[in-house]
Amino acid sequence: MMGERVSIRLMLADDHRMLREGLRRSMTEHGFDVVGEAADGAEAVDMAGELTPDVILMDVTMPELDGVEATRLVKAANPAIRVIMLTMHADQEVLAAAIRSGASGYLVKDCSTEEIADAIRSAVSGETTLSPALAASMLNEVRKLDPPEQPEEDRVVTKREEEVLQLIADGCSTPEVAERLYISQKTVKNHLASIYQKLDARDRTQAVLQAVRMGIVSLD
Amino acid sequence: MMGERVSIRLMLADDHRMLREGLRRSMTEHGFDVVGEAADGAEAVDMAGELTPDVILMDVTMPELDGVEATRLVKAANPAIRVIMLTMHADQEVLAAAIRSGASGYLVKDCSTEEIADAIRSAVSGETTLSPALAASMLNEVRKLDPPEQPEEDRVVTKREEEVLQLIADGCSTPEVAERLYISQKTVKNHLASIYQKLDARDRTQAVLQAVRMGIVSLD
DNA sequence: TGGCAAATGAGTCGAACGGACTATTCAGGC
DNA sequence: GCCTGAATAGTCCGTTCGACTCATTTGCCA
Repeated sequence: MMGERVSIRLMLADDHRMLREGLRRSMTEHGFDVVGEAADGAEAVDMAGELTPDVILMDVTMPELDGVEATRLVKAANPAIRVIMLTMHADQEVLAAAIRSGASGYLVKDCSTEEIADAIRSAVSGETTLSPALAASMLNEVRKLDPPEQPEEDRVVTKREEEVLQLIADGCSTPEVAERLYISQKTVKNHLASIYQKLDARDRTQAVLQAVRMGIVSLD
Repeated sequence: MMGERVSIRLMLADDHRMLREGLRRSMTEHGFDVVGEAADGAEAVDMAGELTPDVILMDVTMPELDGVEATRLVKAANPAIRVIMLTMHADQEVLAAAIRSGASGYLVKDCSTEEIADAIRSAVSGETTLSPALAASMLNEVRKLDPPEQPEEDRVVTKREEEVLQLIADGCSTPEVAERLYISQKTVKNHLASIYQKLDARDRTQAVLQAVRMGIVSLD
């Protein structure tokens, strides 16, 4: 209400002094208030608890405690603190871990100070920033994981057999399946025998598991 | 080898003539060769087949055939054609569909022509570009989907029961499990009875399915 | 039109299954 | 020292399962 613009309180966590000093200088020029510097993850967690900065610029690779774990601890102790992770390379596994740790941004270190400043301001307003390189990397991962979709309607088992399988998966016994489908137990058993052959299973448990693996039935 | 720099052949697909003309002008200024314009998805697919452009700038929302489906068809017919999707808003569902369709970039329409030009050049060299807004949106989605991690070692079933479950899941019958674990069939049945209670199952099939759902056993 | 796959039904038989009840041994915690 | 839970083992009994063989009806397609 009073309009007095309070500058954003920033904390740096990186094990390279030179990089910290460079960051401190450029972030100060961008109008941020650098209130503290930590040289490793453990120090960062402690310092964050004392200083409660608005935003932490945290390197991923640090001694004692890596940036991901440090971020997790900081967020656990004080969820209001925003953490922006800095990383050397667009490593897919690290990125996944970083995402889970609850950071508000993921930047590769070769980005400009303007980009960092933007990311800090976005983080304060609750937004998330991702370096293009990291975004693309994540995208490829998602694309890699996703394609397991096989729209080919191979239909290994017949419609009826599929119904039987789903009911079995839902917890029905042979008599119950027969009742549900208004057919005799014999017929159900015949369908099952056919299913066992087709799915290379020797009992209903294996058949259902195989069907789940093949996406023929759902687990719910 | 001859050094003659061939410009990138571009195709536009958007149902708004004005936007197409604006794009054509600015892309031409950026040195691209705009070889065609389509006003809807179906036209885009046909035209792509005839012109085989290097890159298509494809709007997501179009009459006849939406951009996602059109992209899928174009990539199916000619995987070498790169498609960059343009979208109005960072809609999560559309983004997911777009990712699956195999495009090489996803830009929100308020980005600059320089950004579009960069994305086109990246697409030609096989890279993927994502608008920051879309990246953040996707990130939130991943974060939402991921947390279901429960590292709590609740150990619903005992070690031994888990072994039995895994063997059952691997296709063993009660006698076989007994043999494998060097215990009597009776004991296996005791374990199973205990498992049924704990997992609220009434037979081995349900028990294994529940165990799979709970991540107690693996499906290979 | 002839043949083939799907869906239905049936019989027998031995093995496997699941429930109910009981029991012993052993380790860890109160 | 007592109690609990895990792991072991047993009996009895009725049900369910899966293998094997066979038969009928439908619908489709070559």
